[in-house]
Amino acid sequence: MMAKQYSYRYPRPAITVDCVVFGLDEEDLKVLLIQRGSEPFRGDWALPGGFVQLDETLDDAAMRELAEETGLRIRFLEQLYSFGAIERDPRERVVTVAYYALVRLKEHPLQASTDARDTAWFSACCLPSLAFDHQHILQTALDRLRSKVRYQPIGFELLPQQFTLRQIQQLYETILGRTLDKRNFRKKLLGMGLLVELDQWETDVAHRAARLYRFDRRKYQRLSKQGFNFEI
Amino acid sequence: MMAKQYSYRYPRPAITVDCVVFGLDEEDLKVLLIQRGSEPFRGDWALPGGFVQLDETLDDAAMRELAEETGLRIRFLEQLYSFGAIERDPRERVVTVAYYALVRLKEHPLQASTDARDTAWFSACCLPSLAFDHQHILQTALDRLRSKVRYQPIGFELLPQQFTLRQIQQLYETILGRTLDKRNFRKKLLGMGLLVELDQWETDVAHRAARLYRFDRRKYQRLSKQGFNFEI
DNA sequence: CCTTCTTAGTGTTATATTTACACTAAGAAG
DNA sequence: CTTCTTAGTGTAAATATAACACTAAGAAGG
Repeated sequence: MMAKQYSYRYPRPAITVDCVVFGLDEEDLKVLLIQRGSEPFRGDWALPGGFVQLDETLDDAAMRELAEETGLRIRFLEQLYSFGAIERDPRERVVTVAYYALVRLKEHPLQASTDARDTAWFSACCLPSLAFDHQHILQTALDRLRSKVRYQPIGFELLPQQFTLRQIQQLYETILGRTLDKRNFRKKLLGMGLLVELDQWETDVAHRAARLYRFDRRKYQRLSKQGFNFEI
Repeated sequence: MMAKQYSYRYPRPAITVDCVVFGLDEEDLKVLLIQRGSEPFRGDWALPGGFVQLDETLDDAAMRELAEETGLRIRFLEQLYSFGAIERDPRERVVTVAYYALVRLKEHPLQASTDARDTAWFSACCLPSLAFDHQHILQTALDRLRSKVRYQPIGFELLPQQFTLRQIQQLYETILGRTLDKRNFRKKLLGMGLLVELDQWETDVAHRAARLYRFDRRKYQRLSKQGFNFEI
């Protein structure tokens, strides 16, 4: 069967989406990478991504690629930036619309290699060399995450639904790269009234168990409309 | 002569850039629009923009389109967001990478119709109905401008190089949509040490003339690297 | 049962920042 | 010389931030 060809009067770049998927474990901020199975950059690690179809929006394309390549359930997906350097793909001109996503690492098996390619979580601090301009995209995503986490409550997307105050503080310390004062942090976070105190405590710890909380998304959305600004 | 055709194995969207150009006069925040000369949306007002060529980056494409369609000297150009709704262009699938630009309105003739199409400045508050999804793009740009102006010194790109404290305050009041206290505003702005006090005063005013200042970009960049954060 | 170890949980004080607020001075116009 | 308009200036109260240390709980191990 003859492959259909699509012809245009003027040449046009291809459009892809690429996703920076962040997760968080006890130690580190992690990024999900996929090992390339074909040229160019065969064997190198790269961001999950692929071509945008004609019948899907950019957001849909990003979600589809994430589902296909990682099988992850995404809590948060947001457009990051579009990258259009001329030689960013050695094969042909490709413009990519980059996204970044936040997932709850604990809720997912560490390895989910859905289509024979290797996928793995890497610490954001010690990444392998990446294909294309993916290092640059990843750096942009890290910068965005670090600035956004301070004035939007997106950090909760990285935590289990129920979490301790220590976990959320460690999250901020990890992402912002500095230590925070425990009492001031708790005062500020609890003072916003966005955490619901649960009658549950963490388990399996060799010390006093901490109380669990959950983030009250509804209340945040309500307050947000009234001009409330989240800020850490 | 036969027009060359470009063929691809898979269909691909076209890629355009569109620019929201902001200017500021005494009264209002203004946006530059171009009246469309051809279908679709013939006669409607639209953002300046056009197709991305294979041999130019996205930024270059935005600058080229601005030069071609408006002839403006751009002080500030930044990528805004990429819009990829499937039906946003009735002719075919078009993904657009939107930019926003800031210009010094005073330094430009009010009308600069370089290629027979009408261009005009509209008050951001009372816009005509726009072609495509340009209303949506423009709203996104307004939101971005309003949030960015508070923590980056981009407002100065909209003012003459030498300006009075009243002008910069009015700029913030216009963009943020609320009044600011004169003394507190001056204290804060001068306290940052980023304004150079000139031995010049405004002219042609029917009242006491105000001192002129200029923004010290160099100093800002230096401080910025050392962790200084601009904030109004 | 007792000791040890680790983290949970909690207030106060000093400092810095933000807000609210009103008058005199300068200069142009008539 | 009067009027009109904007320039230019300081203080005090309220609020937010930053610094800082101990007791309590509970598991582990002897």
